[in-house]
Amino acid sequence: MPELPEVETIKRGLEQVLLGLSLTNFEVLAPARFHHKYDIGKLDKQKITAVRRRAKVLIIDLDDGNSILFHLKMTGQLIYQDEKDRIAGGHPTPPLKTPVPNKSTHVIFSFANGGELFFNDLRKFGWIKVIPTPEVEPPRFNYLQAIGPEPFDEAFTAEQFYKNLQRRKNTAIKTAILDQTVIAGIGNIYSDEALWLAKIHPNKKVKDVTQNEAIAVFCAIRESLKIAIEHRGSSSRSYVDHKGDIGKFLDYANTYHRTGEPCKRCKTPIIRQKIGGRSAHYCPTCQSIH
DNA sequence: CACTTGACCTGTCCGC
DNA sequence: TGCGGACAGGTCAAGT
Repeated sequence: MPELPEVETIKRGLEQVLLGLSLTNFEVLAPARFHHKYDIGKLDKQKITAVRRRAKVLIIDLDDGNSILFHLKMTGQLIYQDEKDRIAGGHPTPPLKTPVPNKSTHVIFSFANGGELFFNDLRKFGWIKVIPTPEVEPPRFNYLQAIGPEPFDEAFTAEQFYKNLQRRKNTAIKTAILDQTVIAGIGNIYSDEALWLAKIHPNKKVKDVTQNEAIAVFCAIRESLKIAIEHRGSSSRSYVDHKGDIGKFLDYANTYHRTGEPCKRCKTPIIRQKIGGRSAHYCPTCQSIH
């Protein structure tokens, strides 16, 4: 699912509705995706002190020093339903476009104000963990430990990005920027979009990418992610925000899922090719491999 | 270590 | 309408 812009959109939405709320209960319908080393009884009255994002992981901090981590993988959703949305005859007012709970609902969190947060995941790749907040930061939590820099971190420079790329010198540039240890948060949609913007062929080997080209890719990544966040992410299939609403970025995408359509720069039809096991969409004319 | 491939799941879509 | 196969936003583990 969700790449950085989608998780960021959910993060901003949940921050608005969850901050300061007290948890009262949670109901686990699918235990396999839920991991915690935490006394469930203590969840009562824990207040939410922060909603954060790191890479594609959404983090909710509680005031007892624990954090709830969510990875949505391909089809995960986090939908918040306010109590007032449920008053009228069992029907949400206004109705949520994604009714909850539904058959892919795995966990339901309840809050003191009557609101509920639903974790849905059709393909069951996603997970939830409850861990002590200090363990969220490296080196204690081994998922985030290895994750590379945030694209919008001001301390993360194009030069550092080029340096990080060198660990993957025999790999296609598309595969390299999908590597979360090189840069955090890029997925299949925005790797295609960024490489189109930078005019680099997705199958170009990293060792053939010059430093100037890498700088162009770095800037294009930031630009693609920024525009995608402005459009509240991409809804190719199951992605929705915290209100169950879709994102609109794909209306403005240049290559992703546009096989056969004319390139917006040079009119050559966009082609699709498997690269590193993923579908790459690109313009064979203006994205250079040389 | 770096790189590739298949596995994990369940649904939708497309061609016959 | 039914059936089979390809495909789907992401990691992971196991193989070379």
